[in-house]
Amino acid sequence: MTSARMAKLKAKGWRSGSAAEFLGLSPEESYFIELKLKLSDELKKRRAKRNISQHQLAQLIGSSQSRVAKMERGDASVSIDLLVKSLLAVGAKPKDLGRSIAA
Amino acid sequence: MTSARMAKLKAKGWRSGSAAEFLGLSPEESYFIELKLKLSDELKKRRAKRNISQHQLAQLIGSSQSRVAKMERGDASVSIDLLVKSLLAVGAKPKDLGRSIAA
DNA sequence: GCCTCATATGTCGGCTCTGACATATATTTT
DNA sequence: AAAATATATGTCAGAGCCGACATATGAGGC
Repeated sequence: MTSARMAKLKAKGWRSGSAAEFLGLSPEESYFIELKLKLSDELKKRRAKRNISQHQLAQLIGSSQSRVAKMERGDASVSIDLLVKSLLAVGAKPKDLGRSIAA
Repeated sequence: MTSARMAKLKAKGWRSGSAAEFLGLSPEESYFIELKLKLSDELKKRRAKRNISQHQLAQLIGSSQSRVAKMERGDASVSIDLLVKSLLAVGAKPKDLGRSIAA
């Protein structure tokens, strides 16, 4: 997690709940965001591999292009549940997700 | 994932969206449930290690005993987000979660 | 049996996330 | 450089999850 990336996220609506850290994020909050970003990166990779548009991916998983865009950008309004469901829908297996997260 | 366990979950409110499988669950739905159960098992393990009650854990993570019970039983009303936040709150690191999921 | 503590189940008002839509901004193609 | 396509951003009503509470069931000692 680079500081630049954190700043970008913070500016996009991520909020702190604690104090004395770089951007006001507790370690747990940082880990949580880090984890979501790993999943969103994995989703981007898998879509790139398939050479399909966000719109096509959206249809595939029963969502909309705008939500896919938010997923891939790590928007604060996107849940881990949705990321996981989307990844499973594009063929990722639990082990793949585990590896992505542990990496 | 044993069939008995799946049946138990199904009976507790899990709903299918697809067809031709053992309990009407698509592979993706099965993977999703499997994944949640891995996280809930990890949470149970970590609470057991600390020798604290559900009530105490609830206070620790800012929730209630009933929700902790639901988390640990894999209730359908519990999100992965909440499970992950709870695990991080009791000291799990992203790598720990990755390992739990990949296992 | 009763009492105590732990876990499970059901319900509910409030809050968050969701898909959908509109629209803006890149990026590619012609 | 205009048209076409892809991605990003903002908003909203409805769906789903949240903590909290009440209550039930279980496990243990007395």
